[in-house]
Amino acid sequence: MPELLNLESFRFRISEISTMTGVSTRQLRYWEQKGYIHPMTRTDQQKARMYDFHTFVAVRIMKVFLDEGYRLPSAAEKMTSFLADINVFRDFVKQAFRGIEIVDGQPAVDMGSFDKAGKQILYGINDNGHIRYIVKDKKKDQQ
DNA sequence: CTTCTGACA
DNA sequence: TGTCAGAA
Repeated sequence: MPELLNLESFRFRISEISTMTGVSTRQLRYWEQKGYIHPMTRTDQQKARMYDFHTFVAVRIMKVFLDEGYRLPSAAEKMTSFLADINVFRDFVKQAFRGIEIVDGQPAVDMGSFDKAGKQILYGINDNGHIRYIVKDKKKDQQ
C-alpha cells in the first residue's frame, strides 16, 4: 500500500484548529500553557502557532471528553491513552490489511493468512453494520 | 485580516 | 474562559 496521503505533513493555524474542533483559540493557548498540547515550535517570538495533524486529533479528542463532562486534567489523560490505543489499532490494520476481494458476491477485507501454514485466508465482511468473518482456502492461482 | 501576550471580569 | 487592548 503506497502512502497516498501523508497526514503528518498537514499544517493548521490556530483559527483553523478552533473551527475544526470547536475549541476556542483562548482554550488552545491555555491548554498549551498547561502542557496538554504541543504546537510546533515557532521560530520567532511573535510568530503564529502551527499545529500538525496529530495535535488536531488530540484537541478534538479532548473536546469530546470535555463535552462528556470530564475536567481538563482528566480529559487530557484520557486523550493520551486514547491516542495510544488508536496507534495500536492503526499499526494493526497497516499490517493486517491485504486488500479487498469479492467473497460470496460482496466486498470482503482480506486480512491475510488464518493458519500458520498460510493456506487459508481470513476475510471480514460488513453486512449493513453486521460484521462477520469467513475463512477460505487460498486458491492456487492466487499465490 | 489574523495572531500574540497580558490583563480583567 | 470570554473578551479587549495594543502591537506585529
